[in-house]
Amino acid sequence: MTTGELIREKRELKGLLLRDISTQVGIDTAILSKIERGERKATKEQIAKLAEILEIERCFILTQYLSEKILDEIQNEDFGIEALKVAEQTIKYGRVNNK
Amino acid sequence: MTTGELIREKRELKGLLLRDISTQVGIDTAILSKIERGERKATKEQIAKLAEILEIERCFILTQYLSEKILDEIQNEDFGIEALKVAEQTIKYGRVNNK
DNA sequence: CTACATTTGACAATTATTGTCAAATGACAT
DNA sequence: ATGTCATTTGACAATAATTGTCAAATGTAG
Repeated sequence: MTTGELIREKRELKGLLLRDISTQVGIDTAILSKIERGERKATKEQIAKLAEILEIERCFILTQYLSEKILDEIQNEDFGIEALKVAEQTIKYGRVNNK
Repeated sequence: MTTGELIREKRELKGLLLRDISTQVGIDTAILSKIERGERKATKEQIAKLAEILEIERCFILTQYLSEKILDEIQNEDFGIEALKVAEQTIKYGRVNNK
């Protein structure tokens, strides 16, 4: 479940239109449409507003959203997975034996 | 050991000046200086050239470089570590039970 | 067909990244 | 101390990426 899918699901569950939500968020329906379909990334502020409006757990959607940004960063990178591990180790132990 | 530190170490080991390297890379010494001290991020192309010039393992420096970009992305984020884990799981299993 | 919701794409506005330059600082020999 | 060269700093310009607007196209249901 991507961030966009999550948003769309919640919105439809509430029977709301793109227009209803996009107005509250302060953007054009076009952008929200694109966000829901993953054609564009939302900003952090937009995610925060959407979470509130659609009653989605902040923790959950923000984590999902950030992880997508990370995956985006390493996609098409030869050493993406290695880098991910190094990053994690760096956080865990401050600095790590990357060899 | 950050990417910048690695570059500086290798450069000094070879007894080369900022000017020597920056010319080969095609940038100003100011930028290289900043890159080495972590004040600026290098581009992927610059890293590739530096690896060749300074004889640093591509795999190693690119992994280090990318992991720093990831860490940069999640720094100051409340759910950075969680996101990192979700990202890793997503890669491992395609899509994951993030709950 | 009509009415309305959504999607699409061209483009503008804004923001972030990357680069240049010159002056300031540091290191060190004379 | 002065001179010389390497490095650093900061203001600014150029470029690239992101975010937004708008109107027309497409989809959907009555």
